[in-house]
Amino acid sequence: MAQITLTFPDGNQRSYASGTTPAEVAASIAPGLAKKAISAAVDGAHFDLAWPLTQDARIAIHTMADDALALELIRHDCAHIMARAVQEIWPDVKVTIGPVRDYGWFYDFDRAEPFTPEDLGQIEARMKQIINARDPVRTEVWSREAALAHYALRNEPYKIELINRIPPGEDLRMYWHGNWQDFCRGPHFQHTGQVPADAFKLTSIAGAYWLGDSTRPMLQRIYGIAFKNREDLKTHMTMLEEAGKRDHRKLGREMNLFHFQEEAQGSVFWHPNGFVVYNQLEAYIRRRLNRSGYVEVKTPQLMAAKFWEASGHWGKYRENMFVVPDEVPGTDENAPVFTGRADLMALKPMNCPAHIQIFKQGTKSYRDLPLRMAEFGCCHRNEAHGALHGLMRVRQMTQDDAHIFCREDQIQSETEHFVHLLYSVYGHMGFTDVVIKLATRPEKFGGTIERWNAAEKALGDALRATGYDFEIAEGDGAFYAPKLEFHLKDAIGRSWQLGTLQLDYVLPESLDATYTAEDGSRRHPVMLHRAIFGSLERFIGVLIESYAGKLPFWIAPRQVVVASIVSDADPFVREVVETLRARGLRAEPDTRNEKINYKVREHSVGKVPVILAIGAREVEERTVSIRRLGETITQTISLQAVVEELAAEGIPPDLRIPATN
RNA sequence: GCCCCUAUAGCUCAGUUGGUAGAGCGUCUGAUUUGUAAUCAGAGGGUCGGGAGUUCGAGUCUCUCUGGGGGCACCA
Repeated sequence: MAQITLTFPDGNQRSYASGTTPAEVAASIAPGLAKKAISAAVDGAHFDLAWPLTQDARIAIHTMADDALALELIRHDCAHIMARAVQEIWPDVKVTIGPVRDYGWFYDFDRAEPFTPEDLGQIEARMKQIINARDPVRTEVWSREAALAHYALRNEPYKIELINRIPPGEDLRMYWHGNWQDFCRGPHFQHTGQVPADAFKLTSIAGAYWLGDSTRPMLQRIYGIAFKNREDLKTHMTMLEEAGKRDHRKLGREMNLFHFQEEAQGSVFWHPNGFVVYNQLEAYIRRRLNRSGYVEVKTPQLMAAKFWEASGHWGKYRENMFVVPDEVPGTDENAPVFTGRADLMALKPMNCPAHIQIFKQGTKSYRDLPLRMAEFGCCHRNEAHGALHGLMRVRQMTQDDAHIFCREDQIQSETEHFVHLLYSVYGHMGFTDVVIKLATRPEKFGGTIERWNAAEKALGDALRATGYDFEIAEGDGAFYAPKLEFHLKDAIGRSWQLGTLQLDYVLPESLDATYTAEDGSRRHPVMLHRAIFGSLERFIGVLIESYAGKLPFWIAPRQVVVASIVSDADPFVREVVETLRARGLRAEPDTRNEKINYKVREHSVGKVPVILAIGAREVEERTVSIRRLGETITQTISLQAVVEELAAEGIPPDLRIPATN
């Protein structure tokens, strides 16, 4: 029998017969360890305790104390146990796939009848029975033929399709949880009882296309969450509940920031409070761009459809564009007023082709590059109904858009320049948890593969030079360019793309933008499409959720409320408000005939950062009592001092000394 | 667009086996002049999202349209 040598984390080496399993290795070390073992790390890979070891390796035995791995096993076994429970209750249901995800797992089923919320309770109960039965988990490697025959017999078409998608030569691993069997990569626990019976919960039912393909059948997906113990589950549920309170749609209503209504689905009605936030952010980013060498332009909202044909957008995005018939009046007064169609117009879905038109006015020299052209571009996109989501996904949005026309040798420096600016902006907004993705060539693309490869490499190199980590999002690029995506998470952990930078060789060519190079030749510039906020709408949505509505002082719609305690104080209240307003602060009086407790509560709930209370004593001394949001202490200071203090605080971060940029 | 859920007063929600609607907060009026997270009293406010059907009778059951939510697909 061949021998293999295993190296343990402490450096010790031991020799075993080839084919020994990690479970047997654990037993050989200590009976206690064998009992506690859940899986193994073999040369860094997560390994099932039952998989035979056939070559020399570094090995570590995992126990429940290894949180990340334990959770992965718990959640993955939950997926199998749930699928078993579903098939035990409804034998006709077809199984598909069930991966681990976020705080739990999901499993997609094909069943004629929809699952109901009541069904979830029944499935949970059955899962608990399966867990309490402590059924052994068994695994075997099967041949493709055997697996296909097995699933043909069991009438599981999705499993057959999955197996046919596995490249030849790869092992097909079968798992049994009790008598229930699934085809799966593993690893898994040794028996179902290792899953904590009181730390999981089925959370929702949703539709999901088979293989993520909208032309394939819609399956029913059941989501679940699972933890190591009941407390962790409870903590997570509480966290979700708290996160729900930070939903920007809820806060938008409570803080009177904006609303939506049926007649303008997906377009925002900004209320006075919300528009303060909007304007503060627009003014801020405009200052940043001005100081970073951008020029600002404004381009038409409505342009002829043929304009969009030339750019390639009509062909690809016609369905998502708002098209306006531009018809000529008829001559017959009794007939419909419009008879002849002159042309179709479309609301602009993006700004880049318009910016190219400005670039093309007059001639451009290499000396003009880089040309950084910015626009607060109001764009319309007729997004699918199901895509709309509060401020995060709208049909009318304003992008903090800009296009940088540059030479190829300027790509890296322009990219770095942009990334630094973006991080400076996000820093001012208090965003630190940014995820960068490099989105590469999609299946349908414009231009040549060589260009795409060069563009992807250029973006990657520039990004590496900035020192920020990034992930690759395979095939997620725009049809004309690879892009960098800058993502942030909302209150409940959904990721939203805010900033972007797209390296485009295609559009300047197809719309024939040129400049005169040093050697006198005419060349196409490279175009960098970029945005920092992405859209004002989405950015404000993320901002609201990130601060749970308690916006930074310089952005807050109402910065200061000056509240009277007795009506004798009203004239001084008005004077204080006037003084604050004269210094550019957004201050409002509250001289209603109410108790100060009432006013403090109301403005605290309303998330006003500063409340100044004024009673007889303050009038006498020309002072104010200041109370800040989230604090219970108050402090009495002179009017002059409070004005200076708040005026300093109200200065946007980019205008403070020392200045940024 | 697809699947599931959902829609009652400005907001948050109750409305039991079908018998034509309630509460709290907010609003308005009056009283109260109040010291840091809700003063008291009274009033007003809803063709129960739209339409159709079943029924003697529909907020309640069925269908359909529209909006909203959770996902999926999409996201230039």
